[in-house]
Amino acid sequence: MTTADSRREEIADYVIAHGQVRIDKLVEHFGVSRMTIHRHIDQLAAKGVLRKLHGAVTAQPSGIYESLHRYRATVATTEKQALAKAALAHIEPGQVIFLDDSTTAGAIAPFLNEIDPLTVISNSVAVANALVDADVVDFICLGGQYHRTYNAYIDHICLRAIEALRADLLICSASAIEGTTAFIQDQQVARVKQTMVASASKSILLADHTKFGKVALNVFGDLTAFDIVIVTDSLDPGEIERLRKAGVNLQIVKGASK
Amino acid sequence: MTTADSRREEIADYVIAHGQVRIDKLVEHFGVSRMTIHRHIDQLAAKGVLRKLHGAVTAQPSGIYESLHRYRATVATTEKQALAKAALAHIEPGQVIFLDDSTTAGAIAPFLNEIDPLTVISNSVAVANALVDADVVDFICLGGQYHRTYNAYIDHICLRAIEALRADLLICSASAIEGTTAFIQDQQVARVKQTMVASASKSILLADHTKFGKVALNVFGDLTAFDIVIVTDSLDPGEIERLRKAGVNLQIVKGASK
DNA sequence: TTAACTTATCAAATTATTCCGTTAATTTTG
DNA sequence: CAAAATTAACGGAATAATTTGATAAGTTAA
Repeated sequence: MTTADSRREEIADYVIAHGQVRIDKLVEHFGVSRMTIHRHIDQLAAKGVLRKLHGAVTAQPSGIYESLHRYRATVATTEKQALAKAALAHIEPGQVIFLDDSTTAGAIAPFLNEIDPLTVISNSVAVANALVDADVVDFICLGGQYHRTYNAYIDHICLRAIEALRADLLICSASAIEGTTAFIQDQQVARVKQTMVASASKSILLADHTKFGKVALNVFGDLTAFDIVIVTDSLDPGEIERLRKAGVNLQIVKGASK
Repeated sequence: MTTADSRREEIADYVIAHGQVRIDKLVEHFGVSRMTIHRHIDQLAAKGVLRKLHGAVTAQPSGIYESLHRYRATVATTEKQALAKAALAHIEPGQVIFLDDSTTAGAIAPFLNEIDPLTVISNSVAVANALVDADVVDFICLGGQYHRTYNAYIDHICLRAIEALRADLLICSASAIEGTTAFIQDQQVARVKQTMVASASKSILLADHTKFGKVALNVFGDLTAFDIVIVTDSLDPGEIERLRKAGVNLQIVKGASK
């Protein structure tokens, strides 16, 4: 991560913490030029993290789930990395696997060249780009209309393609988890994931601790419906206990959650 | 084009001209280290231009069309640029267009943000990557199995998706042209393009001069079947005359062919 | 209209990437 | 096995890309 990236992150944190901040204040606080602050804010606003006013910025009014999450999804990779590595261990050579459009699942893609042979099916552009370089993996792209928000193809074309395919394993994530229910913000995305579950023999859900205790608009499914749910040890022990009691097949991995 | 790129091209030319060349000879001729020559040769071999022996390289035995072409197709962008710009003028705001997996059609993608609104449908990864950045264009990706050779998704999934869609315009290219017949090397690619033609109201074929006078394995279609065939002025005038007489709707653009 | 704020542009500085040659280990050939 | 050839690994040099601040031009709000 470059200095510029981390400064962007700090700006986001600062603004979210304060709700509304004057640009002068940011210039003073970070000790860089006004122009640079403007540029950072523009980029964050384009991602939908902040909202730009005249002379100030506000945190995006959090709707159903905290905008902080939406931002964190684009950074904060260490925990996702740990989850990705753990999921990797469940993939066997020769298998056909689905990867969904989550950044968590996307974190797995760069490691997949280690498994040979392997067929990967995904609607995620990030996964596609990672696998185009890796030259041992067989990759099948699920087509469909491109959605910038998710950086993926989501569509009835996508659904049809999934229905026509069968995989040994699905690795996916969710927007939010409350109790033993996993949620997805977007309805179409939810349907894509559900269809993937139906077309896969086995499914693994990856969830970093920020997902817990939140809800989102659409129900994805019950955690007990997944063969394995992988979380990191930064998840609250009480929560772990509760999930285990509810019959969720939890796997806990060490995740350096700073 | 960097020095390394042009040296690679020179090596390709040199080897193709001599048929077989010792690596010592190349080291001497280009005045760079043996290691660098090896690296260049490896890259050319990976592209399928040359074949590596122990201590020497040979030109790839040219099957149906000269391997030199296959190589040139990966560089020599000026003419394709001219063709791309010309094709751009035929696209109207609000249209839905198909782009095939050719590098020629791919050269159009970066310019498409200028047209708003626009829906682009393609199976080309290069096109997809170009349009993911451009944020005004609506993009639909045709899924399917990824083929490294063409950097595109080619498949029955792809065919189905095309059949389910309709576009106002197709912009495509061919591997080779002889007489008034356009050819494509790969059978599946040929079928994809033919299906695109069938699903588009209007179709434009782009052809740089290197394509003419060659054949490839599969027939794509007759040039008269395209609404417009765009070529550059570097094409032989006799050939132009002949095509016009045959009823091909030729459009000739200025192409800086060095 | 004025003053504050924002955007556009450009060149300098920083940062990342690519390229290349040396050395050492590995593989191939005869 | 021995000689020749190839590959792997590393550090430095050359290139390319990104980031940044100064200045100027354009907008907005009061």
